[in-house]
This record gives sequence, structure tokens and C-alpha cells, in this order.
Amino acid sequence: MKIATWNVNSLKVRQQHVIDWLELSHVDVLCLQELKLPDEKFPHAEFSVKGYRSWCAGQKTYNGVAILVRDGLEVDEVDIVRNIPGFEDLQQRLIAATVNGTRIASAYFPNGQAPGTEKFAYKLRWLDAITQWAADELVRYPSFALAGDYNIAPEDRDVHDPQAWLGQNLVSPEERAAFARLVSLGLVDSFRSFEQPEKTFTWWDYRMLAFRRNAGLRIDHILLSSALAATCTHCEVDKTPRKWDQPSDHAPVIVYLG
DNA sequence: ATGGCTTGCACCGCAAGA
Repeated sequence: MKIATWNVNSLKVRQQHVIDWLELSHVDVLCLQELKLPDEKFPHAEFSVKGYRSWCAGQKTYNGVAILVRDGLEVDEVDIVRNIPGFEDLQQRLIAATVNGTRIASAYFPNGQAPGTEKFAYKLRWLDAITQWAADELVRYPSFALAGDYNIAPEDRDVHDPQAWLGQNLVSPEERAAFARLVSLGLVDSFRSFEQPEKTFTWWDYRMLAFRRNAGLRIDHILLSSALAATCTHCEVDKTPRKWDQPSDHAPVIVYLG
């Protein structure tokens, strides 16, 4: 099974990119973030004709997440979860589904704006909440994957210029500590389980020719439970759609399981 | 130099992203 995560920065604008990339990658499950559209505008039918069922948690203008599952895979409709249970949140940032017995979450972690701001405090609260939720899910589902835009670069090697970014949002010690707490539940950063090219990133600013200069950050991740990590044969970032016309600023991350 | 692009909203310049 191949699982991927991709922040598309508006599904309305990137719908054709998603369809083209599904045909290119043939992933079994695709987790999407930053749909920026309400549920009634989600293109279920367009994905259906391409062989994918879809579940979304959308909202107007901002946020919004979805999971696409290839026809033939078994999805338990009863345990689809939207939002972090017990965490009051007006922003649509989490959807989880069970696919062939594997629990898969598509998560859009808050950006945080800057350390010290109210948005940063919200990011830390949200990180605490998803950590508690992930702990519960790990008890229920030995095979668990938490995929999404984490908006955290876990280490300096995930940053093109660590000196310039020192202490800033996305790399601050508080965010990295929260990421480490999540990992310490027993999750594995699948990307680092394998040898990877130096300076592999998943996001590049639209400005300053950042993609051409590879001035990026690795902030999109797929964390795996230890049982699932044991079946994982590879993890890679696919920069292909970042080179297309009018691209998302993020590139998809793929894990190969079983 | 706190900008630089891109998006959505809504009526065009602003908020937000990362």
C-alpha cells in the first residue's frame, strides 16, 4: 500500500493537479490539506471517475482536509473522525479513516505565525491535543499513520538555512519539543528511516525563487506506528508537481508499505 | 529591508499562509 500526503493550497485551484498526480503516482491513499473550500464544493464525483472515494472536512476560505482512497480498498464508514475528539476547534484540521485495517489521519497543523503570538499558543494547544488523540488511537489501532502538513521542521537538516531560521516559527525549540513528544508515543518519522538525498524539503516559499534555489523546509511528514514502520520499505518526496504551472507551494510525501 | 508570491473574499486592498 502507498500512502501520500499533500498540502494543495486550495483544492479549487489544484483539482487538476491532484487528478494528474493520482494518475502519475497511483497511490492507494492520498491525504490532502488546505482545501480552502466548504464540503458542498468538494469534487467527490471528479475523484470518483478517477477511481477514488473521498471523505472531507472542509470549511469556507481556510483550512480543510480530506482522504482519498482507491476503489477496492476497504473503508470502515463508521469510524471516520472529523476534528480532534474532545478538542473544541472551529478550524477543520483533522480527518481520520480506517483503510484495510490501517488507521490513517490527514492533519493540517496550525501555522503558528510567530512565537509569542496567540496563533502560536493555539498551535501548541493543538499539538498537545493531537498528541493525546494519537496516544488513544495507538491503543486501538496497532497500524496507525499520521500524515500531514505539520508546519514543523524537526531538525536543522530539515531547513535550507538553519542560521537564518534560528528560533523562528516552524523551527522553534517549543515546536520541536512538541514534535518530539508526539514521536515519543512510539511513532517513527518514516522519512528518516531511510537514506535520503541531502537537502530534501517539502515546502518552498512562492517568493524569491525559493524552489529554484531549493530554499525550502521539510514540514510535511508521515509518522508511522512501530508495527506499520516495520512494513515500510521506503519514503520519498515527489517534487514533480511543484514544477508544474501554478503549483502548490508544497510537494507530496509518499510512504511505501508492505 | 518584515518585503518578496499566491489564495480567497469581495469589491480591490486586505488577511493569511510558512
